[in-house]
Parts: sequence; C-alpha cells; structure tokens
Amino acid sequence: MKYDPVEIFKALSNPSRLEILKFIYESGFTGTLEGESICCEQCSCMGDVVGKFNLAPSTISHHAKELVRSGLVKMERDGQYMRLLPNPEALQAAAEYMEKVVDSTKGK
Amino acid sequence: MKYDPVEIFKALSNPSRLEILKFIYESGFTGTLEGESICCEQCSCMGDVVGKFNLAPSTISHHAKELVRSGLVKMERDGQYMRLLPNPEALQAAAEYMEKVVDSTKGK
DNA sequence: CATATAATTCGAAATACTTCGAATTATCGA
DNA sequence: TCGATAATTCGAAGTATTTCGAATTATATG
Repeated sequence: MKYDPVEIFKALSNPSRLEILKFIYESGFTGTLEGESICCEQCSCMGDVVGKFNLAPSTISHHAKELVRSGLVKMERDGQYMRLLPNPEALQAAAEYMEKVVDSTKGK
Repeated sequence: MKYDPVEIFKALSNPSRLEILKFIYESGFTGTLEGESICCEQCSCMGDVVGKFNLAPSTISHHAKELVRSGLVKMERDGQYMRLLPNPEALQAAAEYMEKVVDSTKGK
C-alpha cells in the first residue's frame, strides 16, 4: 500500500492533531477564509493554524510535520508562508482499509 | 457520537494492537478456526491471541482492554475463557467519520 | 478441596509523545 | 542591506505507552 495505515492512525490519534487536520481539510480547496488568511485564499498556512489553536508555533510545526509524514497533508512553500494542503487520497485509503477489516467479519 | 474517533484511532495506532484486532475480526463470526480454538469455534479467546502473537499474556490482556475501551471489540466470559468479539459498528463509525472529513474538502 | 489452566493486575523499565521557549533559518519589504 | 514576519530546529520537562515478569484472581476438574 502507498500509505501506512498505522502511521495514519497514529497521526489521527492525537486530539489537537485531528482538529488541525480537520481545519486544514475544511479550508482546503476553498475561499471560505474569505480573505482572512494572510497566506492565500485557497489553503491554510502555518500562521492560520497557529492563530486558530492555542498551541505554540513550534508545536503546530511539529504536528504539521507528522501530518505530512503520514501522507494526510501536503506542504509547499509560498514565499514566506507554508501552504498546508489536504491529501484526501490518504485519508480515503485508510477509511477503505478499515472497511476491509469490517468486511472480514461479514457473511459468517 | 457513540464512539470517540480519537480513542478508536489511538487503539488502531499500535502495530501489534492493529494485528490483534484484525485477528479477532477475521475469526469473529466464523468457524474458520475449525476446532483449533480451545475456547470456542465462533470467536477468538485470549489464549488464541496469546498463541498467535509473540507477546506476553499480560501484554495481550492490556491490548485487549484498550480495544474494548475504544469500543472496537466486545469481551465476555465463557467459563474459564474470555471471548473476544468484533464490534464492526465502531470501526464502521470511525470510517464514516473519516469519509466526512474527506467530503469536507469536496466541491470546492 | 487441591491442582491446573486462563486471564488479570501490579510494578518497573524502556521508549515514545506532547508541549514549550529560545535560538536559528527563510523570506519579504523598505 | 536591515529589520520584520513566518516557520523550523533544538533541548528539555512532563506525561503516556509498550512490554515484561511475578503475583493474584477466576474457573474447571479430578
């Protein structure tokens, strides 16, 4: 498999990190931040996340790295800023993995 | 929600525990152990898991408790034995939670 | 009741995780 | 180029997790 389910579950297993992920996914491909984002209107950047959560920048940076490591999020530099982009394919893959485990109990 | 996604992800985030879960789900509702189980033929028991994995009984017991705590597995005494039963509803709920996060990026 | 088997609890050791603040690196704008 | 802003790295403290072995509890059987 392209994504390691254990790494994905580990990334999702911390409440702060899960909320950060949701924030990134929700503001992912939209202009919903309506100009509030100092980075761009098509994504969240580190600063947006730092502004949203009551955690030190270094902590946010660490969590972001974990999300990237697992494949759930992609990151790219945009000048001074770091764009955080959802990678739904990874989350989808993990969900499908779980469905397979569910199905392994079926028809028995 | 009936199940806490973070608790479920935490339960799934350890490689040993994930394998144990899969073992329980696969032997869940079947007679596939074909009499090999010293507990029963409709489920796995602690001893089956202990026999399958290279971990101390106390460690297996601990992991089983975590799986029960998260809701992924149900446990019931059968005389001397403890039956381990899949609770696919919980795993399904977590998978659906993930799908919702995936969908939160859609149509944008 | 005594012994054997199954499983849990307890305490301890090693490791990993979470978080912070301080120092550092990267980039932008005047 | 210099100062400001954005983000990362580093080291440290506190906490949680993983695993074990020994002791304990629960149940079955002779």
